[in-house]
Amino acid sequence: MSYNFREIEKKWQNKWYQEGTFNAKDDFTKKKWYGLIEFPYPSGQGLHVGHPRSYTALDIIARKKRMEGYNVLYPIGFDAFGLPAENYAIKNHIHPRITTEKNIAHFKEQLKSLGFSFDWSREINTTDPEYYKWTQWIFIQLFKKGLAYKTTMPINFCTGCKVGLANEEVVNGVCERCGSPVVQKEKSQWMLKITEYAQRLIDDLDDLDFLDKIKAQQKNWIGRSEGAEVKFKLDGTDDELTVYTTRPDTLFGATYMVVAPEHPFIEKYADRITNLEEVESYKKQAALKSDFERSELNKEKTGVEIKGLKAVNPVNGEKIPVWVSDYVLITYGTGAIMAVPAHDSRDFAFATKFGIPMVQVVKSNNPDMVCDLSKEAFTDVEDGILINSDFLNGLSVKEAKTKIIEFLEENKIGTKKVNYKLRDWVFSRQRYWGEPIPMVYCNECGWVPLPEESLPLVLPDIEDYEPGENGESPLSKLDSWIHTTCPHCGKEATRETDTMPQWAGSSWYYLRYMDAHNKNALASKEALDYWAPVDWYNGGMEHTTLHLLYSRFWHKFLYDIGIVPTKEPYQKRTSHGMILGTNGEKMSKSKGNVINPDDIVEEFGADTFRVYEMFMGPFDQTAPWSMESIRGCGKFLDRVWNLYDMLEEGDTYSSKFEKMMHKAIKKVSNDIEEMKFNTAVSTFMTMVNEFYKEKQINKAEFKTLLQLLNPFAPHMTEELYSKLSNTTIAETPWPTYDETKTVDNEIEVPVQVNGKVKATILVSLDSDEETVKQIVHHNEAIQKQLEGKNIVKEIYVKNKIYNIVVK
RNA sequence: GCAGAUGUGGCGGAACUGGCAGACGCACAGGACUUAAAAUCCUGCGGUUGAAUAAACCGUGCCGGUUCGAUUCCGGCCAUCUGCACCA
Repeated sequence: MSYNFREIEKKWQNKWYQEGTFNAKDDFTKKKWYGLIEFPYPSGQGLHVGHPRSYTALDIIARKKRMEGYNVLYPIGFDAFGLPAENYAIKNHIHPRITTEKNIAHFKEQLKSLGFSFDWSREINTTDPEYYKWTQWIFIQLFKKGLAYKTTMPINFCTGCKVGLANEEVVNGVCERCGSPVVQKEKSQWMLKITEYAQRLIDDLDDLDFLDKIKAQQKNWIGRSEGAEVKFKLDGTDDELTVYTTRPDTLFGATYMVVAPEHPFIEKYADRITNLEEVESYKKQAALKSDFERSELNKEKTGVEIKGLKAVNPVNGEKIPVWVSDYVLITYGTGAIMAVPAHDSRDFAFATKFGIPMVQVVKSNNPDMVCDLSKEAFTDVEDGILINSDFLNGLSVKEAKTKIIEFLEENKIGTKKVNYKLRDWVFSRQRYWGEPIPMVYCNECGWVPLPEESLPLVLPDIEDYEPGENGESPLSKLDSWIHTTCPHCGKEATRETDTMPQWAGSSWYYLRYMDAHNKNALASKEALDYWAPVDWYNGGMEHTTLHLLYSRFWHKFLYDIGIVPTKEPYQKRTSHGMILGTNGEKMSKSKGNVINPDDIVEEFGADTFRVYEMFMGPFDQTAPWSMESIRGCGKFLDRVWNLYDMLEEGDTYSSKFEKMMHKAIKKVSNDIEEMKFNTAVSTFMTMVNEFYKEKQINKAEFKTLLQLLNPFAPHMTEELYSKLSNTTIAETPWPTYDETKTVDNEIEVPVQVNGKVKATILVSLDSDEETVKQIVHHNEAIQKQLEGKNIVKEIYVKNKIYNIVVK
């Protein structure tokens, strides 16, 4: 009887999804397990073979957890706002809602064809007003707490999408999504104060079970540094130029200052600047470049001295020149730096080019290390000793830092300061297909949020999706949208026309799953108390800095205002490796190496697809697709199917296989928890090979095999199990093992002579050294090796190895 | 440039905490079945020397170290991939 996967897979999928077999229960007394995968953006291309890698992995864990008696929540939804649908609308004049609906329908069909045990009753869609009502509600809470503010600042402006982008969305100087060049543009933007949470976002990582590399990446992104803020008097004014430095110890070596082209002092002291024209023209040039271009390494430094302005070094009273250069960014620190060319390589390059003097203030403690300022800056901190620095002379860099900060604080010319690379989150998008920002501007009252009862503020239908003038949102062209009344004073007011970024909806979606249809709250308190936090969240490494950080920030905020019961949204975070094309390169349309999941399911079936994706390599590493290998997985499943014909009666494991069964249960159980799916699959293969080799298998053994294999290949295993039992595997408890039965009584111990294996001997478990020594010395092969040699040493590691060192 | 990851047969990969390197799969070769092919089943399969299922030597990116013993630990290189980009 051959295996008809098309028929059988459909049969079980219909049963599961019609009966809601895998839906989470509302019984809040049971132990719970909440597994989460990153919900997909429903793109027009449909599912990618990369999606099922993550989904299958957590599906396996979810299925196992259910069998272990947990009330499992394994939900799915769609992150459906976003640019592709909008760009498609601009091109084809089809409403993004229509495209999105169509794409979601396609995705659902594809996902269901793979047999994932998602709880479809809780499906969410970020573009559903009933969903984004709460996204808007959260924004209003942020605004009320002062964490959402409007500001005008130079932002990355995508010349293609005509929208402002967060720095995080700029990749290699071009727009992450459309690839157009990004330029700097002044724009009024809604910002979210994620920087207020920077320290907590670092500290709270300690209690989380995130992969170390994920923690490291988050920490690096937040980029905490310790240093000082120092005030330099602007000569002849009452103003001070404040800088941030991580090397306050080198203050005596500061020979000039640099301000960012956008620094307000340029405008403020324009009348003092004698070469204003030159400065202004430099400013203009800099504005054409993105942050990325401006900060590109190995780039020739550019800059202009601001003539007419001098700063005073507060520790020695020296008047030093002020320059403007685009290597200083207005968005980091204070937008101005003190330059110490002798001890900073960027300052060094700049000073060398423009002939600015350098003063060495640190020398190496190591006499062999000579500092040659004609070649490079001396940046070594570890064994540096201060020189030419008055009261700091002779101190180590570390001591000098402490001392100078004390001095600065005593004299009120500076303070100790912690700085973060992390910047506030630019939250406005001049786009149509996003959540409307529920704010109204009133000339009397300023920015006023909509009353919460009036939410959702529904995105209006429009016909023309092109961005407005100067990159404004398409909504800005809709008079009926703009004109409204102030919720506060009732006078005429205008509506915000920007929408939220795609990150908004995905920053809290895991909460909505807990109580997806709640009309009165984003989720009920009971549901939140029971389900939070997410026990296990798996996703791509590409989201570890953006999405993961944003959603941790929102969650912490919701915790602070008493909405959620936990400090953190996700207890555990793992990541999967990318699937590459058969040529080992990233799959992309242009390279023509895209594998379509539908074709794979059609040819091999869902179970084979799932098993292959788990078998192809270590879960967290990239792996190339192979059509030959997937065939091997299909062959394996056929062998499982055909075992049915060999089946003998038996309620308990036969003595021949008992040990193997217990070992396999242990191995597979552990491997699933550790996401070592590839070795779990190889364990199944080894088992099946064993049954074939012995031409024997009984019902007890077969049932266990099916149970263990069920999370990987749920359709075939349920079908086979249904021939043996009235219950389905999903209802059976996960197999257990007896530790004592996983241990061999007799073990093979390799015997080495000078570290090379010359024989293996069979000894009973835990044999003592004397017993083993006797056996070793009676072994012919070993005796031969020892002939005419002196034994220097013998080493026995119990149950592991016996090594003889001879001369 | 910085950070992280990775480097093992023809290929994907396995190896617990330092203890038989190459599990499992693919590809390949041979055999059984078949009129034949496919499918299936069985066997072999790191390299060199060798008639050999005898034996020896080499072998986990490279060089060195620690150790009775290193894919694993340490030091120094090299290569590839990913991320970040003058972060003051």
